[in-house]
Amino acid sequence: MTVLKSAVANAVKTARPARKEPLESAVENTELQLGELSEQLGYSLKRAQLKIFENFLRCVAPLQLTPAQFSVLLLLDKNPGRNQTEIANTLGILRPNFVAMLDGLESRELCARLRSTNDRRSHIVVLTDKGRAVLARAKKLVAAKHEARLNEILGPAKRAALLDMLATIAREL
Amino acid sequence: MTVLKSAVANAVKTARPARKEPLESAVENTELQLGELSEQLGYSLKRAQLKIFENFLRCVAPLQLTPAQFSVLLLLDKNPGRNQTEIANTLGILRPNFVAMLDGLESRELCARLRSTNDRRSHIVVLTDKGRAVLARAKKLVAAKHEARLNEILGPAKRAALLDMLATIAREL
DNA sequence: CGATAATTGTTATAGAGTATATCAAATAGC
DNA sequence: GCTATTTGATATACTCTATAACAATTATCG
Repeated sequence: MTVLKSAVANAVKTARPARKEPLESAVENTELQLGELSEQLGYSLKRAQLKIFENFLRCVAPLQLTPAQFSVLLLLDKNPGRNQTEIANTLGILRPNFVAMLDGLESRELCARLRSTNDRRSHIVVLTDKGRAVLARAKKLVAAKHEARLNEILGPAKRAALLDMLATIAREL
Repeated sequence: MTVLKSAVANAVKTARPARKEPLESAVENTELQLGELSEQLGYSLKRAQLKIFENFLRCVAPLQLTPAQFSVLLLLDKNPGRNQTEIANTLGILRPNFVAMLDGLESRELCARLRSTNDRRSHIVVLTDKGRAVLARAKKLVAAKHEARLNEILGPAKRAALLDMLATIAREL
């Protein structure tokens, strides 16, 4: 492997010393430098998104709702009378994948499929009373714990600016 | 299913009319209202992140590098002499999963594992010359196409503010 | 009106990414 | 020297995303 020759030479010289240094020096040598990586919007977005979803799951743990499920319930509440395809498309979920999602929510009696009277191929997806109640509780948890924490970290103005920028990216890119 | 009684009554009244309306009216009735969903930072983040990754893949398609692979190469370049665990931890990738990632990059001769002289359990992961060349090309594509597009959409000031906020979230949440 | 194309929900399957458990070899700590 | 911990690897499972195909239904067009 000739491609390794210069790599070998470099690695021998720069290999990080074994962990026998004083603690202070070890701290310095432990953290990797992100360098240009921290300027990559995609990377920063991904890391932030993961953190936010983790926080969501923790805050809403009593209700055992994922972000995606919460989104579905919100959308059903705001847009009564819509079929599966419409809900799925709006959320960027593919139709086959939305079936299982809906199965899960329906099995918990949070929503239901009703055969449409206008088009017998499709289902109108409706929130049940239980679903409405769970959604209300979820909204409270999200507002009081999840979004409040983000507001605390960023402040209202920055949070609003962030939302605006993200919407712009999603729309224009 | 008693939970459905009120849901049935509501659905019958509000079911979206079949697609027999004039076109103008149909346009109005097609778009779902996001309502509170658009105020959810997590949702907006996820949608933006997906868009950005799609754009990245398109811009860097000639080099067939995923965002994660690009991140690895950047980190290897910036932090010579580090082992697998360190690289993986920094990127939030679990050790077992990093093995396959590295297999892929190594099979393309973009990097190599060198058994460490300080600790024979571990590999120092090094960029090859080929890897360095591919990284340079990727950086150019990313700068000229991917990040430039984002800069175009947001402007430099907003882009910088966005990066800052995302870093804050990732650090504090 | 009939034939064809398109749509809706579903099933099956595959791929990518993430998480956990386990292991052998090596190292660290006492 | 013994035990605990670490490193990379393997195996496996789960979650999310994507594609193909199908039956039933609806839309379109001549």
